[in-house]
Amino acid sequence: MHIEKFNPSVVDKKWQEHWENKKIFQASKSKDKPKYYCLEMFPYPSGKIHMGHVRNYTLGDVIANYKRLKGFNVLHPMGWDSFGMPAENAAMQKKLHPKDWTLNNIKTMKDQLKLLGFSIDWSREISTCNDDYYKHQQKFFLDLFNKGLVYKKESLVNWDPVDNTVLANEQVIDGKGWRSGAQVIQKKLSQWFFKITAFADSLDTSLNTLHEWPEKVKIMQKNWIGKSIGCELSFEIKNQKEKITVFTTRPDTIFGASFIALAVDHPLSKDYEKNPKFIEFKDNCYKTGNTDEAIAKTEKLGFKTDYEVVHPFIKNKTLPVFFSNFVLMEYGSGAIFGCPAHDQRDLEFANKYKLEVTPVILPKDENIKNFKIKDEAYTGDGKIINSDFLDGLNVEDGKTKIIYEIENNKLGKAKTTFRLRDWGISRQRYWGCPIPILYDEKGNIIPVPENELPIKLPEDINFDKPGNPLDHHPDWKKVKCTKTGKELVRETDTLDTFVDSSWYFLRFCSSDNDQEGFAIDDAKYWMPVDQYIGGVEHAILHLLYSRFFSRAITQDTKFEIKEPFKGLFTQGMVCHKTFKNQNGEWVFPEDVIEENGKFIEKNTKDIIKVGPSESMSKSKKNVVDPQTVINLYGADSVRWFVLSDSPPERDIQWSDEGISGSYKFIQKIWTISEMIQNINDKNKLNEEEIKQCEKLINKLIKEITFNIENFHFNVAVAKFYEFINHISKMLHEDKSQKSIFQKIFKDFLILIYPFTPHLASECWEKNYKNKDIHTSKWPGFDDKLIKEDKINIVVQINGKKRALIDMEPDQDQELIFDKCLQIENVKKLLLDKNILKKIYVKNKLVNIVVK
RNA sequence: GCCCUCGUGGUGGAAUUGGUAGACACAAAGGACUUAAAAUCCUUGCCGCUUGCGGAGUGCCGGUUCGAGUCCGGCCGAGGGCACCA
Repeated sequence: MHIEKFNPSVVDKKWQEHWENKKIFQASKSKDKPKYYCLEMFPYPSGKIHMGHVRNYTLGDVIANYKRLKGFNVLHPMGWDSFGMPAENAAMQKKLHPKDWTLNNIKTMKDQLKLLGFSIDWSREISTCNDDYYKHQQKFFLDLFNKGLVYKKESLVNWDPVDNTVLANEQVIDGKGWRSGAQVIQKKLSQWFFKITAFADSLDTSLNTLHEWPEKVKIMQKNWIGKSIGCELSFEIKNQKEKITVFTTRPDTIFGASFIALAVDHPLSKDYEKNPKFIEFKDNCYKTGNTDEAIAKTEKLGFKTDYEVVHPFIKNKTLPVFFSNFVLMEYGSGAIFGCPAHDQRDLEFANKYKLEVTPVILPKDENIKNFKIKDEAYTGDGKIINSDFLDGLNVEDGKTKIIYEIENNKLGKAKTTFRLRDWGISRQRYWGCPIPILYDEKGNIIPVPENELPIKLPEDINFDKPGNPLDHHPDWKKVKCTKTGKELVRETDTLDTFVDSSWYFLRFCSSDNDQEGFAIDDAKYWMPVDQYIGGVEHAILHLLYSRFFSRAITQDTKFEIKEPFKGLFTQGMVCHKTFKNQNGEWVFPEDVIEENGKFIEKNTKDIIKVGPSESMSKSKKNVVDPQTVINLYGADSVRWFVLSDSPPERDIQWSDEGISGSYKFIQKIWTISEMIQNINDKNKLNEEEIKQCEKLINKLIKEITFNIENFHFNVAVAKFYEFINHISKMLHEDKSQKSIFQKIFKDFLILIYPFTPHLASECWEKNYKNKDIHTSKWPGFDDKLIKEDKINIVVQINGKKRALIDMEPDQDQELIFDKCLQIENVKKLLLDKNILKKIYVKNKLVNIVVK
């Protein structure tokens, strides 16, 4: 029998057209089915799709397909995060208009995504750079402005001198711009902010409700928000009216306080602003290193003032006041009390300036007489000592009591502070959403009236000058007030592109609604996103902003959304070996061939140095172009490969052997499908063999269902291999029967359809003469049919495996022990030994404990 | 420095609740078919002796348990996040 090969280049196209023509993946609200919103992080249209996209969208597609077969009404949309810097860079370097460059990339990438046969509802496609998207965003901005959640403030900002723009704290990595890699400098500018801190507590505590998020991501967000519970405490300054308010999380150590430290830009620094020594000191503080790590290791420096403060609980005790480089004005109140015995930084400072070190917490196993603090502060729990009315308490009770005393004596109050800062959203760029704000001649802020939205970007734009092109535009920013006719000026800052991606999941619910960003009815039906999938690099920024934005724009409306993403999955990266030629230049993998275990460059025959496998990146050229691979092997092989071997949350190694292995497997399934159609039924199966077949498929159904539900796609893949190996063997041994095989193969095709939809559809059509596999019901399984009628029971002696016995399940315990003792090997090992104990785990193992 | 995660064959990785370690795949070696190659199929894969069996074995050391890759304590190593946060 000759079997034609499976030809993906024909089959893929056939099914993709069929799905599109029949609008199979278009979603609409339905009362009959439960909804399921499956979303992958939308791509930035940088040019071509890369393997990371392939992996991300394949993972999502498995879920979307699976849920559809499970009877859910699935929303699985796609869009484009299409504002951003690379478009402007392209404009400057290639003299292309950012819009043309972007739209062109979107077209290319959309075509490429379609080649993979994803079950996407393209009718809901959105693009953030279209004014029919960003006009709604401008409306949200105005809403937030009216709610007092947007404000403008003169502030020190992170300035990227290469990109000529402001960066959010989150976008500064190791003191460098996240995109340009340039050393970030501090600059004072008037900037727009979202008041994300207003939601700090809610963003923190609500993390506990996200049961389907990775622990890791929740911890990262918790650390970023940095909630700390403590209190404010005021110190009277001797001979002055003013007081110094400090924030502390360790009020229980107040009796160990030996100094006060202020940030150099603390309000009290005004008294010293003309003091040349202080000016010198302040300059020194600013000079110290730029990277965060350098700052952390910098020596603690102090400038002693003439102030003295009175200790609030110890009569006649005064504390010296310093300005210091390790206290930040942005956190707490810009002032601390130093307790050197129980804080490492305070201790270093105290040792340097020869200040008192009084221990007030005694560790459990220490003696009060011998306990001394030298170079290491003690930060653990213990018994409070040297502390008057707090003596004898532990740290926690001490805190409660001292805060009570502080509040009672009107010295301060309990307070919670956060590390989180407000979100700076101003960007001095062209290719972003314009901020709908006007200024009059005095600089007063005038929000653009809603009926004048959208504020569209001008099409004619010039990138020749550095800085903000919108600002340089000859007339765009000049407007006449529609009411008064006065000359007004537009805000030329545009919004951080993270704003665009903070609500796009809501837009998908109402993508064709011209009147509002989303309709409450739609959001009520589709939200929250049931499963969100994307890279872990967005664990903080994008996810935190989205959580904030959802809260902010729905606050005080009929439908408040707190958590937009019910389930989150963060996938690993796609890696590849790196290659360098003799000149140390990176070489593309496609230009490298292997000969006798050595790698050489295809054209020059240069010997290639093989570097470690790293995440695919253009700069290291260790990329494999998805389109090339799809053309060669077809969509299903590529999908299959990125699901195989590695668990989705971990990095995956791209390899040529791997993809050709996947291709072979696709062909194997095809061959089996063809063989099943041609079974001649010369030898029918006996009853035992039929039972065996039922067991195989029931087991597979159970395993695939379990492994999809738990994101163990690599294990599901292994189970498919196991099953196919079985079936293949039976077919080759002529142990087959058409009716039985077509019955179990039918279920098999439904199971594998989410992974390889083209192959499954084609096999289905040939075997069962219809195109409707996608409307099938996910098969159920019967545990009774899976149960083995002969099982292996492990026989252990002192916990070591010594033999196996074949038994029917659920046998009497004594019978099994008897059988064990008859085994030659066991007999031998039990000779001259006393049996102390016999353990039986039902249908699994026997352990005989002897001495 | 603090927080988190992970260490299993030559490689990627399996092992629901502690219960047969190495499923499945890749690579390698040997073999079958073939004039040959490709494709396909089979076998092997730590140490010791004769099929069989015995021994070691999931980064290292110790503990709990009849039994530990899995639980606990302490090290070592890799990766990630945060970084003067009071």
